[in-house]
Amino acid sequence: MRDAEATKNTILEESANLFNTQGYKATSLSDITKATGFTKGAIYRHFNNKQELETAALSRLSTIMFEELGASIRAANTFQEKFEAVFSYFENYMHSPLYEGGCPLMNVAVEADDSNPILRKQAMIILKELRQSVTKLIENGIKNGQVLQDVDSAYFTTIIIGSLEGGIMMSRLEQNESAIQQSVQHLRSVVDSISIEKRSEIV
Amino acid sequence: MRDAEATKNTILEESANLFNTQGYKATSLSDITKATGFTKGAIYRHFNNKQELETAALSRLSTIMFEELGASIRAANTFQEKFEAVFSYFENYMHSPLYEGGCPLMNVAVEADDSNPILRKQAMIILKELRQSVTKLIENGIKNGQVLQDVDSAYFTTIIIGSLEGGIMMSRLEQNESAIQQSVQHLRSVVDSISIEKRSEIV
DNA sequence: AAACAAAGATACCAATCGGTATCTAAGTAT
DNA sequence: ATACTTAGATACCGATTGGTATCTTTGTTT
Repeated sequence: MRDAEATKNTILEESANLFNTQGYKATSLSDITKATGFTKGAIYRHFNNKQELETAALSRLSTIMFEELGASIRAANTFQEKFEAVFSYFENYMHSPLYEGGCPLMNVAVEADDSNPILRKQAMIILKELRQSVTKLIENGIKNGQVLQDVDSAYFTTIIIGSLEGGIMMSRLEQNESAIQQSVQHLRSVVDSISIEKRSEIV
Repeated sequence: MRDAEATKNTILEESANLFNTQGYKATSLSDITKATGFTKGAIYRHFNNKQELETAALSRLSTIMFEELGASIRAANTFQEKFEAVFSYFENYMHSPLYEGGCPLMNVAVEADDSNPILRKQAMIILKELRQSVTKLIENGIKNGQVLQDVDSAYFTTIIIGSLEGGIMMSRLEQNESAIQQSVQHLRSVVDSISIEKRSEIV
């Protein structure tokens, strides 16, 4: 059976994995042919050039990321539970089956910030979207009377994303979950500090 | 005048800059010949292969980093001033003349964590050394009665390094210093929270 | 000044890079 | 069954990769 869509999907999936683990520039087309079992002819039928494949693969990674993250957040009810969902999502990067190689945002940001304007722009959009998600959580918390009125949501968004990304970087390098776990532990207290009903009062 | 040491130094300096901005694998020898004005013959006289140049360049970057960081810390007196020195060091990554491309630790960690065991190991050593520096600051603070006795220094070390690295990543991607500035602002309050004499009481 | 060692330039190597043109095999429409 | 379109394989392209062998130039030693 010949299924063009399935082929394209396989190419996208495997190259996304390779890009996210080895890097975009460092992954060659022959790496992708080995991983997929398809030839260059097949790849270039579905993508005009490597650049296009890179952006499509990154889009795929960020889509997976936001879908999973969004679903976890929606499944939670209170402000604190929703943040708990975010935290456990990032904590699970270490043994996540979604994609290998760690956070796609950090990977592409570090690789592309100085050398690849196209990927850099795409990374900026992903970060912007991530910021919006976190900011919305905080502002909904304010609206619902779960978060202190005068909290600077943009500021706390930076703290939360930055700590998570930094923790992931350290944990992945040290091959040890303690850094991301400690980061999450800290962020729990940060979230607690802007909450009206403190965790300690609830438990 | 022919100065072998100067040549080696130039090669090291330029390749360190290239590795830190473009990535290690993504930087070719011809990139280095263009940047230095020397030929491959000169490079291979001083380094046996690219791998050796990579590790030497990374060593150079980390040496610069720790020397500068150490000097700033030693120049400060109190516990809080020493941390202020660490913070301003990382805050100045954005317009630092020491090296381009952002934090060498994060760059090499993200590139090498999955694909280059040699650089990965070297990155682990750098992170370990950075951890030790920060931990020592906290523990000296405890000894000198400037920090609360029961503070978990390893935990706060992770929080501080993680937040700084995450903040740098975001600031570099967004080409905007606000993320690292907000991270530092947050860490100031973290340091304050474990201090015995609070900043607010001093000022 | 002659001999020598070291520094660096030149010229090459096989392997691999991204990319393309062509061809074959598979599925569809008539 | 025949004609046609599409998916994918094969074979190639010039450029570049890391690496090496050789040659020339420079500075030092005597």
